[in-house]
Amino acid sequence: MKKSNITDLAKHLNLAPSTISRALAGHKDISEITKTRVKEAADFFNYVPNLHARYFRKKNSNLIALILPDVNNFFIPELIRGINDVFNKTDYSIITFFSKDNFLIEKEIINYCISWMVEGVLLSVSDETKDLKHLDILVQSNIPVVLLDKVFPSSDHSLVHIDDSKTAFNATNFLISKGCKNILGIFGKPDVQMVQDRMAGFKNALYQSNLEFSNEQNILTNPNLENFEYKLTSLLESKQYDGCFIMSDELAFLAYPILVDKALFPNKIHLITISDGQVIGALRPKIPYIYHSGFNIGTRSAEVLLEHLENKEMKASDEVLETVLVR
Amino acid sequence: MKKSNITDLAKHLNLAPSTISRALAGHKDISEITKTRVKEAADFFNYVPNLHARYFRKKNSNLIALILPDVNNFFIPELIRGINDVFNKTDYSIITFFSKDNFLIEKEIINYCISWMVEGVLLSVSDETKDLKHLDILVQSNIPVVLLDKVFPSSDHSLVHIDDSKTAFNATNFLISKGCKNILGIFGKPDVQMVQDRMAGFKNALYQSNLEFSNEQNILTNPNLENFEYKLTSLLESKQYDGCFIMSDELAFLAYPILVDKALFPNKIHLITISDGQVIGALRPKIPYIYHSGFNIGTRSAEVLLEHLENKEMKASDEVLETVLVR
DNA sequence: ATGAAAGCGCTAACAG
DNA sequence: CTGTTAGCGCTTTCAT
Repeated sequence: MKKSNITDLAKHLNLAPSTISRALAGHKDISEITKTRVKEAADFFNYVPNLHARYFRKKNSNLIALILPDVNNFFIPELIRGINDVFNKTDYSIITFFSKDNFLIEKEIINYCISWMVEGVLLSVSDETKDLKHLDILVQSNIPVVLLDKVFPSSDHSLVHIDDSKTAFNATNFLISKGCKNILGIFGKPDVQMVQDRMAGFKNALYQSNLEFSNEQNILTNPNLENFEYKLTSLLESKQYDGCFIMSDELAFLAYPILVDKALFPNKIHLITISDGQVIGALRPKIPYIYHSGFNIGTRSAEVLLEHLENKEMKASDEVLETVLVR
Repeated sequence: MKKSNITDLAKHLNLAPSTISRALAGHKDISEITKTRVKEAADFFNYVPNLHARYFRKKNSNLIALILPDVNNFFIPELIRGINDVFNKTDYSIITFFSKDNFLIEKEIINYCISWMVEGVLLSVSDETKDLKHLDILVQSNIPVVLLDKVFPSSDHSLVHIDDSKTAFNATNFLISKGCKNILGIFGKPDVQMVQDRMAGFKNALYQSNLEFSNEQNILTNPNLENFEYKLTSLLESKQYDGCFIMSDELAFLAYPILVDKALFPNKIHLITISDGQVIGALRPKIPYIYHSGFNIGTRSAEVLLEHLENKEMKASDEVLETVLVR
């Protein structure tokens, strides 16, 4: 079945293509009667606009690019839900890309965004990303970018994130307030900015309470799935920890069963994690956590991007969302 | 900074636009020397193709539509990961839509797909969808559709799913094999096809083992977040269940803390669920589950769609993935 | 091996 | 209120 286009409708109704276009767009100086006729014909002939033609001509795209390192089962789904909640109320569609935490892929995706004429970019940078130079091309093309969650200081791009250092600091102090003296911190890849920030907050809390600290004894970093159990088990057997700060949901879900199986949690060791709270709340016994909402990060970053789209002159903002202890 | 296009490059190099186009596309009857010159110039002038112009002209889009009811923290992220794993190796981009389990929205999205000239559709139907008539327009436009996970029998569209009835049957039999005599089944909305299928499998297993059954005593359906705890608690207090089949991860994560808090699990009641295994594996004590992999459903459906794209004449297939008990 | 020319479907001046 | 016209950037046929 051949698809009908504006020209077809124009011929059927003895009108000019431009009139059809304007009628369908609800342009105000087309008579109501014509609008009705055109819309009925469009319905009858199953007319659907060709968006490539439209956006090609109009030099826009109604597309927002969402660039994420990957999908997980915790924070990212909530983030996606928040972003969609905001953009579903608009005409924008979302085109999603995954960098697989690979900087070169991230860079390619950025170019792809230009090719798609996306109107805005929501970016959570890859673990490998060390600066934001690869975003210059977006700035030059006047495409607003909002960095979310994993961010770098920037005067060119708006940021929506939490205070990672402070959040980790508060989490660690929760353990200290419980009387913990030997606290283990479990972190991700140590060369990632966010990990360094959270680690700094963790160390700072220990330092301020005059607690002993050594990298070997108090920090477990960059555990990959294969040797995580081994490394954590070794550490737990080497020393009697009474507290454990876990940087994220992923790591918490790796550590939790080990700590329970070794009968350490909940009786011998206090836990705390930074979590988006979606699934961790079902664990029994409960793990206290600092609530870091993917949904809120998502909605706020989407809203900030919308503001940039509505006002191209708006300058970059830096929004730091609050986190709160849940126990 | 003005973006350069093929015409600009043509002028700079004293070549025709068509030559530039062919050189960039690696067309074989352009000399190597010209190709090199063109590519260097493209690099130098930061040329990026205008995909709307290209796809408008070529009447395709390199877009795949992924239509999902919603995001959750269990099955859907794995599904997305699987789909992206497959399409990342191709030139296709994925444009994601969420129907919010609303049939009318799903229908609108389908039309939107036509407007975007998407080349294929991956669809997990909404809870409200009762038939597939709204997909006729895709068939007429010769756009292949793969239905995933939540499917309806169809000769027009390929299906990738599990045998819901059989899976629930096997799960229930696992409980029976543990000696359970009073088994509670927890299900989603009873008007949804998949729920009915899983319920049929559940009932059938009870029936074949001559176990007592009543809708009021053995089935909890359509629990929404507000009154789930109340309804489940009432049921658990009305009767001494020794087994509980839970239809999905979402429901398992709602029921689990209640069953643990009431000291029923793991000592007084056996559990089983159908799960994609991603986060449920961290629960202690463990819940046995029938592994229903979102990742596999995702990769298989993406592969099937790719086959349809490569061979437009291919007829619809029905792929039923196996499920396996994990304990 | 390269060029000339047409046209995809749509919208936005401009004209009346 | 409606029509005429041009052209967005690209690819492809046809010609050389």
